[in-house]
Amino acid sequence: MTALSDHRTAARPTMADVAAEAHVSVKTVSRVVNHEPGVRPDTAERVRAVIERLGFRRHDGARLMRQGRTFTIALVVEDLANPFYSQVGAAVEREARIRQHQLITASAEGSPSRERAVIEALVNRRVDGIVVVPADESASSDAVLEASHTPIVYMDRPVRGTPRDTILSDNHGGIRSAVEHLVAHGHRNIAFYGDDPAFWTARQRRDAFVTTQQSLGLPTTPRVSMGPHSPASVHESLSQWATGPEPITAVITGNNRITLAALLALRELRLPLSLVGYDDFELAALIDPPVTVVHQDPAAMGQKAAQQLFARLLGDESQAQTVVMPTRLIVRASGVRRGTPTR
Amino acid sequence: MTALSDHRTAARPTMADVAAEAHVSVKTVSRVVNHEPGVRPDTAERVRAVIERLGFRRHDGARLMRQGRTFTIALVVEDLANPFYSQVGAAVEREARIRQHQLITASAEGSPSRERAVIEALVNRRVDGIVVVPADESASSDAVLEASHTPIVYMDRPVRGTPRDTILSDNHGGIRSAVEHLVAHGHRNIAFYGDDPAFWTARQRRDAFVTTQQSLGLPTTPRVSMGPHSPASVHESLSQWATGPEPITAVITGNNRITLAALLALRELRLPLSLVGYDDFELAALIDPPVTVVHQDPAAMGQKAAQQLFARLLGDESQAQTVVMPTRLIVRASGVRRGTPTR
DNA sequence: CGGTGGTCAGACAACGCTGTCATGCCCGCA
DNA sequence: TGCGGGCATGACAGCGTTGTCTGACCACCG
Repeated sequence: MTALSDHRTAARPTMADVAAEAHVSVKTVSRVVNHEPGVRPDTAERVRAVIERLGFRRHDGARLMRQGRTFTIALVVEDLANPFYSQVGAAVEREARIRQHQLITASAEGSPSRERAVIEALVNRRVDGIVVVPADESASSDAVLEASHTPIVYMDRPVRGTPRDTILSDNHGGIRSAVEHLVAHGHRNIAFYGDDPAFWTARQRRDAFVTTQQSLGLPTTPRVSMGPHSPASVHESLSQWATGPEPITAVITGNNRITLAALLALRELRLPLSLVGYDDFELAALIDPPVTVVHQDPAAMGQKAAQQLFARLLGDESQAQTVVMPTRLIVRASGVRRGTPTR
Repeated sequence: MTALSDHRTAARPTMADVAAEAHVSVKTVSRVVNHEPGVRPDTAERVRAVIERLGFRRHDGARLMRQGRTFTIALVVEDLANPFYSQVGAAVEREARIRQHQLITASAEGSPSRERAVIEALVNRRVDGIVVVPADESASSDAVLEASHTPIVYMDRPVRGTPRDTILSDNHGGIRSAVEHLVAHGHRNIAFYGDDPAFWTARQRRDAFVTTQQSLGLPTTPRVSMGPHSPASVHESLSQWATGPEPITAVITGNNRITLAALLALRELRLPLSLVGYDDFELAALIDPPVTVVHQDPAAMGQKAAQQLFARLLGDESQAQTVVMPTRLIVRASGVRRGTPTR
C-alpha cells in the first residue's frame, strides 16, 4: 500500500494507484490502458498485471471530461412504454451502440415544460446529441440548444423556430393509400376518426383525408370526427353514421388507440364495416377480421434519426433537412370485405 | 472578453468566464449556481445577470466527477422493443426521474458476452447502479460488480454466484392459476407449450405445470412441448394432440410469442380448444375469443427493481433479497368455453 | 481602543484522466 | 569521441467543478 491509496482503502483504484504499484508514471498507465504505442512490451505487461491485480477500471467520466465529448446521445419521447416509441428507442440504441455511444432515454410525458427541463438536464450533461419526439410545436428548447450547440433531430413532428433536422412520416401518403384502397373496394361513404387536433400528426391526417376525398370525387358529407376519443365517443358516433341517410360503409382511424376503440365499437354494434387503421400493431393479423393498416416504420424512423444525428456529430454542417419516410399499406381482410366476416 | 475565454471563442462559457465578467471568484459563481448561502444578494444578482447574458450552464460531468456520483442508473435488457422490457424501462425511468437520476438503457440482445461488455462499459462510466434482466444464469459480471461496488438488481431471472437483489415473477403461481382455472371449467387433458428450456423462466413454468397437474390428479400423459417454437411447430403438435386418444381440450402457452403461434394454429386448424396464455398483451381482449392470460406486471416489476436499487444507493446494507411478484389471472373468454366461440 | 465573532469572498487543491512537451537513453555513424 | 535521431517514459498542466480553509471587513462589546 502506498501513501497514495491509504486514505481511501475501500475505494476504486485509480491510474495513480496502478502507476505507483507498477513503478511507472500515470501517463504510462494511460498509454497501456488505451493501447497507445510507445510502451515497451515488458513494461506494458507489468502494468497490465497490476491493473489486473488491483481490479483497476478506467474512469470514463474523467476521461470524457478531458476529451470534451461524452459518447452519449439521448432520446426524449412521450412514453417509453408506447410501442411506437419503444421501437424507436430500440433502433436509436442500436445505432448508438454500434458507434460506441450510450443512450440516455427520458420521458417527457407529453408535457412541453417537462420536455424542456429534460432537455436542459441533458444539455448540462453535455450529451453529444439528442433525438426528440417533441411534445408540441413550440421550439421551447431552441435557445438552450442554440447556445450549447447541441445537435438535435426531431422525429415524427416538426417544430417551429430554427430549422432543424426532422424525420417525419408520410402522413398524407398514408391516408391517401388508405382512402384509395377503400374506394378500390367500392366504398364511397367513409368516416374518419382522428386524434386531438392539437397534435400536428392528427391535423395532417385529417387534412389528408379531406383532400383525398375531394380529389377522388367522393361525397363531401362531413364524416370527420376529431378526438380526443374514447371507445364510447367512437361508439356513439359510429352508430349514427352507420345508419341514417347515406350510411358509411368504411372507417379510417387516425391512430392505434382509436383503431382499438373502433374495433370494440364495431363489435359491440355488430356493424360489418370495413376498417383501415393508422399504425400497425402486434396481432393486427389475429383480430377477426384481420385489420388492414397503414404501417409507419418506427424502427426505420428511429434509425434514420440516429444516423442523421451521428452525421452531425461527425461534422456534417449542411443545411437542416427534413426527411419524410414512406408508409406502407398492409392489406389484410378488414378493408376488403363487407358483410359478416367469416371465421 | 477576458484572456481566459479568448482561446475558445465559440466554446461554452465556464464558471471562470462568468467569474471574470462578474468580477468575482469562481467559487462565488459556484455558490450562486448551487444556491449556497453566504452570498450577498446584490453580488448574487450580478452573477446571475452574467450567467444569463453569457448563457452559462453548469457542466454536470465535471460536477459529478468532483462529487463521485453520477446520478445515473442503467437498465440492461434483451431488447427494448419487446413490450415486456419497454414497460419495465418506462417504470424504471420514472423511478429514476423522480429521484433526479437519468437512465441509460442498453440492449444485450440475449448475448451473455455482450451483456458483460455492456455492464463493464456502464461500470466504467460509474453509473450509480444497474438493473439487469440477465441473459443467462452465469454471473459473468460478478467480478466486475464486486470490485466496483456497483449495486445491481436482477429482474425476471435469477443468477448464480454472489447473492444479489432479485425481482422475480411468480411463475409457479401463475401457471397453477392457469391450470386450476381450466380444471374448474371441466378440462382434464391440457397441453403445455413452453419456450426453450435454456431459459430459466421456461423451465420454471414447465415444472410448475407438471407439478400442478400431478397435485390435481390429472392424467399424466406427457403433453409438454418445449421450444424454441415456431407457429409451424405448434401447429403440428396441436393437430396431433387434439385428435388421437384422450384428446386435449385446452392449451397453456408459456409466453407471448407462443400464445400467438397457438392462436394462429388453432384458427388454421379450426380447433375450438380453450387457451390460457402467459403474459398479457395489448388487444388480448380483442382477439376472438378474447384470450385469458396470466398477467405479470412488468411495470410493477420494474418499479420494484428500481426502488430496491435506490434503497441500496441510499445506504441499505441489508442482505440481498429476492422478491417474488404475484401474477394475476385475467379471465376472458378463451379459457372458459369449449366449442365454437360465438361472435 | 482592542478583542470577539459573524458575514462574505477568494485561493487552492482535488476529482481521474489525457495532451503536450521535455527528458534521458541507446544506437549508429562519421 | 561526438552527435543526430529515434524510442520509451515522465512531468505538468488542464478539463470544469466543488470542498476546505483562510482572510478581509465590519459591527459590536466591554
